[in-house]
Amino acid sequence: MSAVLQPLFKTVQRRAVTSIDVARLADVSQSAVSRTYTPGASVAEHTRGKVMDAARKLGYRPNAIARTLITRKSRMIAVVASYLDNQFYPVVIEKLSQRFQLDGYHVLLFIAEARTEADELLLQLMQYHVDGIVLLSATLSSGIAKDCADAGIPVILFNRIAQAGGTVNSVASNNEAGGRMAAQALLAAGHTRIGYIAGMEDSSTNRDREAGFTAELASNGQRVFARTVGNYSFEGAQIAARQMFQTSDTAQRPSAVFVANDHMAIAVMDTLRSELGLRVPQDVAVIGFDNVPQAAWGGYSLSSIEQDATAMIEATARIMLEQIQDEAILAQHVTLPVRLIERGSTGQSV
Amino acid sequence: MSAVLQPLFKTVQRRAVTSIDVARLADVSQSAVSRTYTPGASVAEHTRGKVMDAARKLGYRPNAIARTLITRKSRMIAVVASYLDNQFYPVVIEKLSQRFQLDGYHVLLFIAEARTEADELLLQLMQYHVDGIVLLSATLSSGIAKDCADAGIPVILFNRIAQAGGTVNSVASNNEAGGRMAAQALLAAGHTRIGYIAGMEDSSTNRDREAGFTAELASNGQRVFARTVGNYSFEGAQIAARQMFQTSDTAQRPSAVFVANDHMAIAVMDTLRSELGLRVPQDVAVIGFDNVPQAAWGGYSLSSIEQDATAMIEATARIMLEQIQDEAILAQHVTLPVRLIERGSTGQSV
DNA sequence: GTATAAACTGCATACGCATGCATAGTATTT
DNA sequence: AAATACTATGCATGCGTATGCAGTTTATAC
Repeated sequence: MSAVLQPLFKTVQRRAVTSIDVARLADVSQSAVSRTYTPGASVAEHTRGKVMDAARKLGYRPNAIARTLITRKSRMIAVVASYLDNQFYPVVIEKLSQRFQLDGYHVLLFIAEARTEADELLLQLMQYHVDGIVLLSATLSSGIAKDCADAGIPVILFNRIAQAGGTVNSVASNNEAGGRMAAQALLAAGHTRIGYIAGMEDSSTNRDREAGFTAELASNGQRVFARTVGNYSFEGAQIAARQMFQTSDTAQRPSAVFVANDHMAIAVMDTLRSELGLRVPQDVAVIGFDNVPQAAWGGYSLSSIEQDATAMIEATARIMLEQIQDEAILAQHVTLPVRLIERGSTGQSV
Repeated sequence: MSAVLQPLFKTVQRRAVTSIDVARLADVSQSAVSRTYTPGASVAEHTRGKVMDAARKLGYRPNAIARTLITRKSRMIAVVASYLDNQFYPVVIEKLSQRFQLDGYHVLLFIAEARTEADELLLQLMQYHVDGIVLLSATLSSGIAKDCADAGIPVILFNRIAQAGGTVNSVASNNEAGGRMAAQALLAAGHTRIGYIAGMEDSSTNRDREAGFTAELASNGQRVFARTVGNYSFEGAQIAARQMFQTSDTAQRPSAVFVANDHMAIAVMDTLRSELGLRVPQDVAVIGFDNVPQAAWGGYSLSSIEQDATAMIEATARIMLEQIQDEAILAQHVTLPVRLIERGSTGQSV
């Protein structure tokens, strides 16, 4: 008989609709609801219909978290990158994300600037039970790599080669061949004073590009005329360009330079033109690597060695999906061909 | 008495270490382990020590998925973007990711190219119980926006204004003021034939930039001399530039153009120079919007209206964290000031 | 018609952790 | 020394779903 006071307005904390709610409305068991949302499960058409109707009425959506807890598959793939200012990476991330979405996977993106940071991040990743990891530019310590392998999480190094042993996959371009192509292009144009501006010294991309470049010069009786280091950064490349070209003695100045990636090559071109008053390609020919979209821009018309991003992504997706399904597969190492794109910066046109 | 045949090699499917394993080794309850990893929980220093030791020995890491299931907080924030080729977005994503990581949140990145795609993606997001959503360039239907709000998931529109009603937050620059600044800069240089190359017609950024631009021209007794549409794409901008400038009659040609963003402005400059043989700024002055890194490159030296990305991200993070903690907070709309950056493309130097 | 296989369904349980509650222990006050 | 307050701890339960198992219905074969 006692009237209970009710608040006039109460916040309707709309509780999430669960499979049990749907089951109740559809007058079936919770299992039936679950099976309706599990491809290949055994459900009668009639039952499925009732479930779908009820689900639609209630606005039911399966809880991916709860599902992950049981199936141990999150359908999430971690992508770890460090710097996105090199346009090669945004392009890759975009395509990678779309590619994985095709197969129903989502990309969890992480930005890690240092190796220790990457390690810590990886540990956090594993707490989220990602189904796989793609390392875009970051490197990680071998200990962590092993942890991932032990946990059965496939790891793919994108655009770099494993240094952590055989447990980690890799997808990369044939950087060595690319380096050779760059050398050939400059040699064919008759250059005899050819410089190299390096990326990060300890990166496999830099190592391989330089090795191919140097080898090709050598087999044509030449040596690298000058070498500075830009560490794959814009500012680093500006400094490297100054170091290499800031001389009044024309004979001491390279007439051509191979820059380890386009991101740096553009910085080099700017420095040559604006700061040092040198013309490209008349005074200095420049060739880069990656063939980022900006290389084709009119302001640069930069010759470059093209990485086949699409093929790299396709290979990454293939390996990833294979290894997610069958974790017994051995680590794979894919190397994809590159292609010379000649533009004005090596004197073909302007 | 029957000997069971054992496989000689069995794959050691290393089962994940759970809090129960740790509890057993540390000789405490599972609760104690949980509390050790819960900031602010009541655990004796002694107990915590035992737990930490055991955890270290076993390599224990709490399962974020299981935790999410209970706490209903995933510490993940979804970022939905569409095209990353406009360099403004990679920069934002990188900073946003780092900013959220500071507070222990991770970014789940989604690439959605169309609105329907974005809607579908959002629904999937909600299944992952993300704690918040940042819409970078994608737009979403008002129905979905409401669903998110109902589910208590904060949504922030970044660099665009809500069209979905009051439930959605927004952080944007003062695009209208930016449009005015662009007009002022061109007027101050004495131009009388000033064109506008639009972005996407239905975007709030384009609308506001154009409104400010047009208004400022009007209050100086001018009208927009010519107008074409580039839809925020590189190729669209090339076409728009041709439409606007491909005429032999100099008097019919704008002497200056405001392009709705830098990404397009660079395409316009390329087209003007390479294809139409026009000089910038002598024949045509160009000004863009965003101040992306490339605007500063020597090949373009593009004047632009700078968006304060850092401030925008700070505001986004602040709103997000506030709303995650207290979902009763009303939708906020932040507008941040912009700044004119004058470079060679409007004739200041070069 | 019966025998057999196949498809379907519900029950019960587990995934790994957080948390309310009750109890035991310790510190502080009187 | 007793009374009080506070801190630690374990027990038990629940988050929302998937799945093995057993039982039931339906289809197919004979």
